[in-house]
Amino acid sequence: MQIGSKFTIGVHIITALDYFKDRDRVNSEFLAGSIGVNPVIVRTVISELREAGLVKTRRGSSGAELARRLDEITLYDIYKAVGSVDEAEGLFHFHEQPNQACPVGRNIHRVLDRHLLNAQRAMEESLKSVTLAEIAEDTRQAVIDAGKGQEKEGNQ
Amino acid sequence: MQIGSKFTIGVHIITALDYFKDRDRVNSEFLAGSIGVNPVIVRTVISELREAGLVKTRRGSSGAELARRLDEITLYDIYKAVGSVDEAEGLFHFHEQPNQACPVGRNIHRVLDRHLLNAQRAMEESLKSVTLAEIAEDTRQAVIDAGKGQEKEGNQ
DNA sequence: TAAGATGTAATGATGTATATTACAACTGTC
DNA sequence: GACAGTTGTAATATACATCATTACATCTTA
Repeated sequence: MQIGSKFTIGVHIITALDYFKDRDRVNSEFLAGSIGVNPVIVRTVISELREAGLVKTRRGSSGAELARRLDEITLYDIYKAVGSVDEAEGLFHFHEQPNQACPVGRNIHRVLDRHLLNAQRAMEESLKSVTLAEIAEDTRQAVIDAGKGQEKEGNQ
Repeated sequence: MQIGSKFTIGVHIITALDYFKDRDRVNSEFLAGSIGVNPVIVRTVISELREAGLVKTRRGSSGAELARRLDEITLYDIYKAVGSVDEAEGLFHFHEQPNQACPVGRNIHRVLDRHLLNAQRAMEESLKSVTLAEIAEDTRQAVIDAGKGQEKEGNQ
């Protein structure tokens, strides 16, 4: 079981929107080329990022732009925006029909839920501690470390 | 996306093995009745718990028994035993083909992985902090709180 | 008005979770 | 030792989620 790739795609999008902000035509086609997925997937994720107030887009008008500063966006914001984990269901899927006539079956759900929620919250708090400013900075540094700063100009 | 129910089924099994340890014939059929799933699912999970050294079983011989004290079993042990999250893949699925010709695509994986691993570890550490002794005690207490201690005798 | 982009619905392919059937291997009892 | 009951496990089917892709209406800019 894994959390779907829409989450890392969302991070990739935000990072690229910042990295390539001085270029024009950073549209879904361009982003899809960088990410390696279908442009429709990119548009879907961007829609979710827009609904969460993280990016701004306009129908017909090419390209998206950031709606917040990178240091005001955390990994958790993106995780939430793309719906990585269903709000109502939670991270852990509980078996659905424990026997209510059994003392264990009747109580295990309630007893366990608190701990499962704590575990999920711990993961989410960790995501909250990382801003996209850090991701963007680390990415720039990685480009510099590879001694290839001039490649900043394109993605082909 | 959710972590599969084999995890909560595993917790249910261990809890029930303790709760009903004085009864005979706590076999996969009995457990399946308490959990509300097919007996084959129970046998599969028990096999994984056995391989992890948490329970003991014998082919042909009815019933399983605990191989460790409950205070020496954590939720994490069960989570690991049933393979809730693939060891190699991790909790977060990364998009698989970021463009290596793009400075963002070439570096985003490495930059992000550290943080994703931290988030997963935070969740797992939380699971490590809870022992099955607590779960068993809370379950017993819940039965008592409902004023139905005498129902401890069965699951039908 | 034309060209190009976004937003989104619809459909299909693929993979994973769970249920179920079937049966060989094994144990304890008569 | 034969038998009844159980475990261990493979094989298959169904349901559901993910991701890819096509299609097209809506919108913007030149």
